[in-house]
Amino acid sequence: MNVKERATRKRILDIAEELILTRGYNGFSYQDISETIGIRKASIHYHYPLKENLVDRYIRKQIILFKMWSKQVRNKDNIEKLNQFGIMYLNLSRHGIKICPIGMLSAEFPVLPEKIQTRVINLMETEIQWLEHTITSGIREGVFAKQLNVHRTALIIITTLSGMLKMLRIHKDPNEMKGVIQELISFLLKKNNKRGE
Amino acid sequence: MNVKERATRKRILDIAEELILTRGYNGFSYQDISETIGIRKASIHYHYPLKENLVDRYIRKQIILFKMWSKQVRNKDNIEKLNQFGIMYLNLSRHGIKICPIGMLSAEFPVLPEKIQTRVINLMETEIQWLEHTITSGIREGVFAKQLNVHRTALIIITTLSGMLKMLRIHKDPNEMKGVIQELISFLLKKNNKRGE
DNA sequence: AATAGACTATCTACTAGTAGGTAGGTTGTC
DNA sequence: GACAACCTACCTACTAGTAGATAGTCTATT
Repeated sequence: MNVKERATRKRILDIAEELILTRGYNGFSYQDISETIGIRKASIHYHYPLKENLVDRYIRKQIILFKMWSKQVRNKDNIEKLNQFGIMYLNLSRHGIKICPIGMLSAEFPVLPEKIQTRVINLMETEIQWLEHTITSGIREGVFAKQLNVHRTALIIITTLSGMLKMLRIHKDPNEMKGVIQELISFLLKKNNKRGE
Repeated sequence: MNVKERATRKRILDIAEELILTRGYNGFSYQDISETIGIRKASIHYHYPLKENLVDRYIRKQIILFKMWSKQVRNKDNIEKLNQFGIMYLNLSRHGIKICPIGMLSAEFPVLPEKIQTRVINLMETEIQWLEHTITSGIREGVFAKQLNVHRTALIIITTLSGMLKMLRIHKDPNEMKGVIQELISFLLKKNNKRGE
């Protein structure tokens, strides 16, 4: 039945997410999913014939979710937007074992199927463009320092956040992460804005 | 023979490094090494009985190399030290396919053997301590802003650099990386030091 | 309303290939 | 002849993916 079908498909996708973000593309198998969900491996293949299909679907879902999220925060000011962006990342590791899709999949990049590589680039570019847009807008408003290189700053933000998630898995200190987000934002601020010397 | 033995052992270790930094611990096999070096898989096991042994040896070597490197730069000023630290990272990706051991192995962390996990933590802590020491020293000298949180700043530096290497593999723009290093350093500087507003 | 045909979701049982690892034999050098 | 460095040949465990069967459900035609 349709409802049941969707439920199973969704369940598989949820489990896949968990596994991708903890163990990576090549670190989980359909067998792992099978054992978690309690149906046979062949039945997972029925829903997602290839592993590629499953992971591709997951990444596409993430892109859509990010676009929805960016609509939700569109009326907030630029500082708060970046703050929310950081919190979104932080929330990923609530249970201390997941990192972000970009951090995981870009580490594995050369061993990913081509199709998945392309999707990973899609996801990255979506987030980077949003960051660039937010930073540019903040500079125009006079909240962020005008001498910032927009692209580099976006890269610094995204790499620091995804790197921090990995550190969290090892060191476990969510407060440290929050501090880093603040540190990052203060880095963007006009020097006389809040914590200028 | 001793000389030949060491040559082969070193060759294996070099190939392992290449493979670890491009494909990750679970992304390469003894078969890959065998095909590159041109001796049989069983002979690789003769030199490094377990994959764990091989990778453990590699990480320990990295720790030693880092300590040697830090001695080499010990007489430079703190800004230059950080600059060299960045360049050391940048050099890793000269051919655009390698990332840093910390970046790779911390992504895979939960699927690594326990022994290797411990070593990864060793390596990370070695580099973080060096960074903390350098930052603290720079603050004491009055070169770096005194309101910096030393630990967080060290984390930001190391995660940004390792994250940037991954981005480089995808976007390929080493100049961007150099720019980011400069950006990071300027973030540390006292606000009136060089590029104050 | 009965029924035939198709569809969904699952199963068991399999393939071909690769992984890490080992036992035991061969070869070349001191 | 001892031993280091290599080999062949194997093992077990796991991988992604496929083939074919089946129980239950939905749908269209009579």
